Amino acid sequence: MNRFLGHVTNRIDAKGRVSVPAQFRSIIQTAGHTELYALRSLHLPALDVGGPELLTRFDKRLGQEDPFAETADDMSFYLHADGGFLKLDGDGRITVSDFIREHTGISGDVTFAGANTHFQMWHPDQFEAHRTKVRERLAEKRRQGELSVPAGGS
Amino acid sequence: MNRFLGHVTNRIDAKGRVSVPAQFRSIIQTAGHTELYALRSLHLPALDVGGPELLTRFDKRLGQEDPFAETADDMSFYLHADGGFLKLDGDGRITVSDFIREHTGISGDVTFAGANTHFQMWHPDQFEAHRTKVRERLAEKRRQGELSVPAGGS
DNA sequence: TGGGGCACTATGGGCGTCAATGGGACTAGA
DNA sequence: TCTAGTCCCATTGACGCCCATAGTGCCCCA
Repeated sequence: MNRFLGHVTNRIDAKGRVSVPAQFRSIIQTAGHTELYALRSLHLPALDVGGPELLTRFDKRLGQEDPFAETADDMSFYLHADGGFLKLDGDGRITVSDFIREHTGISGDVTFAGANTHFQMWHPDQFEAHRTKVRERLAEKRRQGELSVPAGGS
Repeated sequence: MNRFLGHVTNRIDAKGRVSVPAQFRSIIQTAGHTELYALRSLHLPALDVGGPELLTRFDKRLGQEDPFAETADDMSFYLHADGGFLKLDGDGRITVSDFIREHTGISGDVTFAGANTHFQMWHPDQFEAHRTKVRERLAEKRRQGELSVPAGGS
C-alpha cells in the first residue's frame, strides 16, 4: 500500500533523534528519496511531511496563482521560508530540530499520523486533543444528517 | 454470498491475536485482499472493518467535500490518521493493537458482527448491550406504527 | 440411519527477522 | 580543542511466518 495511513508514536532519544515509522519510510524510499520535506501546518500545531515531491505539488499550485497578487507572495514565502528538508540517517531516523519543536511543542515523543499523500508529526497530547475535536465535529455533522455514509457495493 | 451477516465471538490468544471468522475472511480473500481497513466508529464503541475498498468508498465521499473547508480536513484526518490497516497473517488472524482496544474496550474476546458491506468488531458485552438497545428502539417505533415491515415473499 | 473418516476452523506456540532504540567512534567545523 | 552532526554497531522486543493440535460439522458409505 502506497498511502500514508494510521498513526504511531515514537520516542526521541538523548541525541534528539526519532525513528520515522518503517511503514512511512518504505513509501518514500520506494520513490527513491532519502530526504523529507517538512512544512508547518497553517492552522494546526503539526508538521506536514512528505517526500520532496510534496514541495513540487505545492509549487504547482503556487504557479496557478497570479504572481503579482499578494496571495502568491504569501504562499511562496510560506513554502520556502517556513518549510525545510529533513535528512534521514542510515537507520531511518531524523533529528528533531528547533524548527520542529517550536511549532509543534514536541519534546519527548512524536506521533506520526498518516494523511494519505503525506504524513504529519504531532505532540502526542496535541494529536489526541485534535482527534477528540475532529470526532466531535464529525459526529455533530452526522447527527444533523449532513454526512451520509457512502452506499455500499462491492 | 458476498455479504457480511451474523455474528461470532472469538478469543484473543496470549500473543494478542484473534481469528477473523472464516466466513468474513473468505469474502475479502475472494476479492484478492490480505489486508483489512479499520475505522473507529463515530458514534459506537466499535470498529468498522472491511477490505481496502472500504477506504476507497470513503475517499470518494471525501472528494465531494470542498477541499478548503474544515470538514474536508476533518474527514481526511478521521479516515487516514484515525483509521488504519490490519494485516491478516497466514492463518487469517489479526493482532489486536491498542488502536483497537482503546476505542472498543476489547480485551479478552472479540465479537465480529456482520454489517452487509463490512463488519464490526465489538467487546462482547458492549455488543450485547447495543443489540438490546437497538431491539428496544425498533420495537418502540413499531408500536408507534412508524415501522412497516415489507411483506415477505419467496 | 448410524458410524467412520475427512475437511476445515479456531487456537496455541516456536522461531527467525526486522524495527525501534541506545550508545560508541569518527569527522568537520568553530 | 570542543561541539555538533554522521555513521556504524548492539540490544531487545515485537511481529510475521510457520507448524501442531483439538474440536466440530459434514459427507459418504455401509
